[in-house]
Amino acid sequence: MATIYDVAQRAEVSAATVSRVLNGHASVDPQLAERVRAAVEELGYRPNALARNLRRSRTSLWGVIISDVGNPFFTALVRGVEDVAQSSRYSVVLCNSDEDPAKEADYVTVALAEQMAGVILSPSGAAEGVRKLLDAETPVVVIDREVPGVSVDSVLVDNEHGSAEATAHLLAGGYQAIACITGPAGISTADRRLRGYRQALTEAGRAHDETLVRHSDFRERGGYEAMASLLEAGSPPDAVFVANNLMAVGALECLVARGVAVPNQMGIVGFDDLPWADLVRPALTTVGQPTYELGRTAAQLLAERIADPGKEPATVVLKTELHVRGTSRRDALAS
Amino acid sequence: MATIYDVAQRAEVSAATVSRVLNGHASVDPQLAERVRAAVEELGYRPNALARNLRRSRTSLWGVIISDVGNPFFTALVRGVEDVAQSSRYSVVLCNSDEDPAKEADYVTVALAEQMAGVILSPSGAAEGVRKLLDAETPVVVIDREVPGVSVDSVLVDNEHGSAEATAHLLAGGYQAIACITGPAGISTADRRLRGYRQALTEAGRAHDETLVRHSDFRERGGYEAMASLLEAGSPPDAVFVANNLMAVGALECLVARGVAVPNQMGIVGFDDLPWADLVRPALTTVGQPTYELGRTAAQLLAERIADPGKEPATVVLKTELHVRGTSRRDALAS
DNA sequence: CTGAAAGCGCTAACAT
DNA sequence: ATGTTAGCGCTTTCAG
Repeated sequence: MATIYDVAQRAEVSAATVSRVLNGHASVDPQLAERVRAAVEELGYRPNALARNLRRSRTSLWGVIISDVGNPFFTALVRGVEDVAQSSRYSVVLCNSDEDPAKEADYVTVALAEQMAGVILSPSGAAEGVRKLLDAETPVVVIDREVPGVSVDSVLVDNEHGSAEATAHLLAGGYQAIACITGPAGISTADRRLRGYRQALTEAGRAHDETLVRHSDFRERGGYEAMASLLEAGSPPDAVFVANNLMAVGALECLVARGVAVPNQMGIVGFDDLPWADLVRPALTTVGQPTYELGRTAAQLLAERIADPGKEPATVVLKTELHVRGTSRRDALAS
Repeated sequence: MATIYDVAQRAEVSAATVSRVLNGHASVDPQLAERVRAAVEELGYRPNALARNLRRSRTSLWGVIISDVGNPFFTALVRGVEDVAQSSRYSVVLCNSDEDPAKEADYVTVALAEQMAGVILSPSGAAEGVRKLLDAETPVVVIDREVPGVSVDSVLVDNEHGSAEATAHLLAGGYQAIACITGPAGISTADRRLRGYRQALTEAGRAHDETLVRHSDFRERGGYEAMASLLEAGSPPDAVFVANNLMAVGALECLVARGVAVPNQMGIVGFDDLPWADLVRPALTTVGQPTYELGRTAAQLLAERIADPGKEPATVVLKTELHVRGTSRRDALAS
């Protein structure tokens, strides 16, 4: 591998000049610059990023640590991040913490050790990861999930409102006993979506029946099992609000497997859309999130934070939108 | 940020000893080692990976460059890679080339510049990326798609066989005019799947009707449009083999939108499964791929290549499995 | 405008 | 078993 000195030698200039030409940092005699460029070309020289990074003590990499690559919500979001990153000349490296705080911690360590220019993180529970990044003065933006007690740039959606709207929609549809399958307690999206559900019940003057609440793991399997457990309860619900897309899929699968008719015997609304939701029969009613926008916004915040590390942390809350489809509307003829 | 010298000073040893303790490369007096560990702890010392990387001229990162993060096939595959990587103490960074050779080239450049320990790549067309990596002697494994004329570790599935089986299945179901929607010409999966389709027709003694073949882009939208174009053809098909999952979704959506009854008016088989395929109505018949295994195998090959750079490149071909579901079986009553 | 030289933080000979 | 020392390849003062 050719080094900057090989280039310098060939162009008959100093390494410093080569560096200046390559980085455009200072003005160089056009003739010399031309010689340098020619030498670079001839040698197929590619700067060694490791050396450059060490010297500058930063990289041009953004780490995006998401909690589940298998969830289209997160991959859609990554698209938004990528588009902004690319226009700012950063490369995005994606890390999958798989909802596992230990893996998250590992990737935070990697981000720190590699001195990534910034990190976008959807925390899998503990605040520890964010705090470590903040302590190291690494620009960081939290996405999807809040980290209580930590002052950090954040991009969220209005979870309570979305959930309340979903629940109210089920109530308006005449469903009587509405259950909720939410995520792990302590994860802000899980907690807030549960709260929105409760708010809607309260506002409608309904009692909360805590036997109709399940905490699961935001995964398909977990949603299936939670649904099964609801069906086996003493007095099963006639509708369910499910706090994420994957669990909603699981719940639907469970209902199909048990032969429970949707939406007539059981209404269901999920939080966050599914790809090809239109092909699922009956089509799933969802609380839609602006996934791509979430990613874009987070990336913009990160870019701003990098440009001005001293600025006040901002929290952006984007709106959700209820998409009424087939799983929440009883047929006119049904009881 | 504390450096190795701060630790050395605090533990009253040399930097070399600290390094040895941290890397376990040579034996050190347990007492000293203990002092070092204590100092590390007290200072919250974290080795600077950039310096280490520069010194060792390699990182402990694996780059996985996939052609579409939005495709569950690729994200499932990443899972397999991650599990192996983790057990080998590598971190996985994911890069999304988005089927764009230019982005792929960028990420290859990043991988090279960052001197990643190895790269797993699903090439988006040109052989250029692989070749660059190979030239730089970066361990690389190609996944999903072959790169003709290049000797490189590869993990593939038996595309011809899977496609032929799918097509034969449609023929056996009594479909007469079977179309094919495949990917971009020049991408090995697209070409081979088309070839498998043709083989099956030939073996069944059917003529090839080239007006029933469409090349699209492996995306949902593309599948939709290709299907629309087939429907608008002079003599539309009564079945279609679609060469990937996303395009199959698009094709199905088109059929739903146009009110074409599946499977009675039109049979359809896709290549590669969909998540929650069971919820899609009618359930999509697919050629299933062992996605997780593909990832695992690629990762293992990469680990072996890193361990022994001189070994002969291997090509592993995994088997597909036809999953017959609802979209390829006409009801008994239908004509 | 250009070159010489120092040094980012770490590891691996080499010496003791 | 431990310490001393010399760089890895680059950028960036500082002189000229």
